Amino acid sequence: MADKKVIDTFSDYMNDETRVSPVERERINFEISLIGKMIEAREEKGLSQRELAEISGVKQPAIARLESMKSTPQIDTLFKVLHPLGYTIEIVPLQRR
Amino acid sequence: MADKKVIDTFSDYMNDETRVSPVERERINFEISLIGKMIEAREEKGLSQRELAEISGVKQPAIARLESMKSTPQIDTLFKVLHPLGYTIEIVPLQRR
DNA sequence: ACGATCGATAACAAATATGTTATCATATTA
DNA sequence: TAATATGATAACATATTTGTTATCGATCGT
Repeated sequence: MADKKVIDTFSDYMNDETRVSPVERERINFEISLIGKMIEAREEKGLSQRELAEISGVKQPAIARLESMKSTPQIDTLFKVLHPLGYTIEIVPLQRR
Repeated sequence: MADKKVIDTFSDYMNDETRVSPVERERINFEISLIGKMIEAREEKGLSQRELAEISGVKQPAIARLESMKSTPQIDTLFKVLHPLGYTIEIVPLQRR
């Protein structure tokens, strides 16, 4: 029988439709983009999670869960956290990617 | 004493920072854009809420609550509903508006 | 060594979204 | 008229996020 592939890259995993549906892929890519921009912007502004919590109204444990992908946030939480970091969210057609 | 303004337009309301914070404004604008695109795309594809529910995996009452702004969705719900309608979500800098 | 701050996380309560099931009034159409 | 499909919504159960409080190990600077 054919060898079972045991280890592959993250890209291979993400592009395997038998394991990651297109919708999941969209969401995961979004979350990766989110986390990257969040952490980068927060640190570039010299803010700790506790300081961002104070400014945004979202508590530090929730921010930590966000940044470590431990939750699927609600959009109001996203707006609260992203706004003081200079970001917002937009709806765009799929083909623009 | 000065007259109290009782009735004003939606624009006036949205631009009054004593009543709507910048963050709330961002979220409300997003929701309005979301609902518009959702309903338009769904009807343009000739889908009922029940059919979209079947395709997306999000149940019809949840879709109805979304379209009538009765909930603050989680982002995975948004992706599930938007993907079959040809949309996705992106994080963009605030100044791009 | 000490104190302060950091992000991560545990445990539990509270809030909210979503699922489930059913029904309603309305519109459409045979 | 009768049958059907629609979106909205009620009521309740379930799932998940977020808040709350506290603590942990790690890191940095004194």
